[in-house]
Amino acid sequence: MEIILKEKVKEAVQFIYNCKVDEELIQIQETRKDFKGDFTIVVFPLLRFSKNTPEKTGEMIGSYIVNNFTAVSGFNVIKGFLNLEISDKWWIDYFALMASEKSHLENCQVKNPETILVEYSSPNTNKPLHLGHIRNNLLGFSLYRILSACGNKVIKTNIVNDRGIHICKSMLAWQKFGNGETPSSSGMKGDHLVGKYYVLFEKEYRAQIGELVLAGVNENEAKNSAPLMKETREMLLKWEAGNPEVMSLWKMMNSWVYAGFDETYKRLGVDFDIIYYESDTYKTGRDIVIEGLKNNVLYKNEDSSIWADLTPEGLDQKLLLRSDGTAVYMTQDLGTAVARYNEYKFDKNIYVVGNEQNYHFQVLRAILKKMGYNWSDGLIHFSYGMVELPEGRMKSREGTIVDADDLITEMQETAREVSLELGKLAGFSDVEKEEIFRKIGMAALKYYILKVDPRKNMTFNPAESIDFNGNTGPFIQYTYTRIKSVFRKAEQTGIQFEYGRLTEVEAGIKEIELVKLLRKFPETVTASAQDLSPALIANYCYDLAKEYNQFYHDYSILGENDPVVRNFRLVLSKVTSEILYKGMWLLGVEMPERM
RNA sequence: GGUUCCGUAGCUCAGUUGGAUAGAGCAACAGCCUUCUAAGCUGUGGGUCCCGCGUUCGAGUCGCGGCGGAAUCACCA
Repeated sequence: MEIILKEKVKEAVQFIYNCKVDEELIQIQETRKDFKGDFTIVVFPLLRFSKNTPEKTGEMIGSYIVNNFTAVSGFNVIKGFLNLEISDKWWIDYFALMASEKSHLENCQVKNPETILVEYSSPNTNKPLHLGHIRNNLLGFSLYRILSACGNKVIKTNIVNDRGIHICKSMLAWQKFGNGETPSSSGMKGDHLVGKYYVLFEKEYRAQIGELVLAGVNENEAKNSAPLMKETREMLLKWEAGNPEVMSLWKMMNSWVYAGFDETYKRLGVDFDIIYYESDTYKTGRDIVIEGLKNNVLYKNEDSSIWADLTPEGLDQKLLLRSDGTAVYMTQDLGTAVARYNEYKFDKNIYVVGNEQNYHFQVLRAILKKMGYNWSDGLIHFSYGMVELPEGRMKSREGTIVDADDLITEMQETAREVSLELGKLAGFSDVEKEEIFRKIGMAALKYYILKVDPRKNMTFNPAESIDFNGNTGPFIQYTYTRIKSVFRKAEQTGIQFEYGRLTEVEAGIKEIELVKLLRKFPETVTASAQDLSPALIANYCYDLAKEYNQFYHDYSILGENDPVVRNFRLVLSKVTSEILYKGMWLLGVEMPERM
């Protein structure tokens, strides 16, 4: 409609003032609720053609359009805003079209689909997942769904940081202080068991440092010379040398962690197409660096370490190979980026990584660009903000880390308590109830995290976030289940409803507001894919659910006697439920049929 | 100090390519369950959109300069 109106405005200006108008100068938007009309044309930019007051110009254009375009039945001008009223006939046809669209995602397809890699999660294998990982996983998975829905080919990848000094710490502590306990003997989830020994290591290590400092050693010295640290470094060397004993311990403990992660991923409802392990890739990238050196893109220091000079790009010097020839983090990422490009020829490679690594990805792109890899423009750091507690950052030292598994369990428990308190779900089996509690709890958690702009840091208040009222996932689920209930009831009482055909329409403002929202769905999904922001969809779903709830209260749906009006309301309900379902699906939130 | 990001109601957050009187939820107060699910709906109160200057018919939105907060600036990953 907007497009047609634009044409009409162009035509009007041409006819009245004999001037050609640039498309961009014609601004059309929906009329605000408080004013009469459906669409509004902002006339200010057109004054240069009319050389007249905004009011006069609006009048002139308005009357031209009313006289030359039957879909517009009337108009009014307030200040510089020309409000056009669209005829009922047009709306009826429009509703019919909307109601006939079975898949509301079809309009979101992009013209040129791309191959996109989304890398997310990227855990370390020495600790269980925490709240920060939850944000990462939910964002990554949702991006995958949104980009796929727009017709792109999306590959979900996860790169597991399974090697290095941190995992040796857990291994060493388990060897020294453990009594051979395993996940099955202790009844502990594997990742939590390994994490326990990591914490134990840090505790003992700190104690050793304290003793050394008391004995007069300075702190840095103490950190290096503490016996536990020495042992850990020895273990890392053994690991790198492929010592069979260390390798088998490493494999065993990592397998525990993976089993634990898998459980958490499953609960979160996320998965991956390909999982990479750093133990396989940490040596890659050397060849690329050496080639870069040959081409004089990089330079060698006196101590034979290799560097990139990024000062022309406004960045710093960056080390790429140590003097002993070993690789660093950046080297690895260079290697995997090139390898993946060769394998997939991706258009985009999206890294879902916290904003603490902004600099790292800036450097990564700059180096690849310097080396002549033009596809480096397709490397996108999807940078999200930290999750903080009301007291500030989560600190493992202070035990304020919010564990992922604990939080999920807590959300589901709360869902159960709230449901039972409200006296819902009578007549369901215990198994069915548990399934519904799970969906509600997860919706509360996922929605809470996804509704905020990913770029921003967010505050997680353990007491308040477990809210099920207002702008929350459960509210949207509730709205959806209510609609389901309406249709169950309709079926029971034998009320028929025709999905596609509408011949008349009830003139009512509320419905129009709801419709305005409904038709924005494809546009919202597209914008969300463009900005890589699931939050747009989340907030949209809330607005829609809220609008529907008002509609639900203001109008009787099944109790309406006029079959045409009743059918109209049923169609709106049906379309709303479908869009809510799809919107939440894009966020990875499951919808219960009842709650 | 350099770079990047953020600053909107007491709290948590929305706010479309710059458009009309800046919106929700939570918290507070007052109403609404014999009628399709009250996890809901209606109403009241609550604002120097961090500050200043500029661009513009028009700025929460764009530009510049401050102030405040976060992240980062390793031969860690």
